[in-house]
Amino acid sequence: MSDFSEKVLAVVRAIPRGQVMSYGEVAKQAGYPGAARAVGSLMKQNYDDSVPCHRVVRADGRAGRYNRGDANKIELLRNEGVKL
DNA sequence: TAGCTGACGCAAA
DNA sequence: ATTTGCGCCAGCT
Repeated sequence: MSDFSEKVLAVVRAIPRGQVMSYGEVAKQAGYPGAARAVGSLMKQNYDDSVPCHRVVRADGRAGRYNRGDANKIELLRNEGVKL
């Protein structure tokens, strides 16, 4: 695993329930400012449930995509009380 | 090593 | 409010 993924996964894992963070924010917190796209690529390849990748949304507030279906992602966020 | 890709971001039209 | 174009970074071919 790359240093990059370790950091990113750690940050995403730390996102509390009911809260969301943009890809750009995650990248920044991970120590790789500007690597928003790379973060997305990583999430795409990550199937670990211990990483709430559905809490990572776009900077414009929209949900973005999800490996289990975009609609499902929105559902999950709703269950956590995240307003769309 | 060089080029292509994509769960993004943002300014401009 | 929308759509378009360009930049961005890590990963894979």
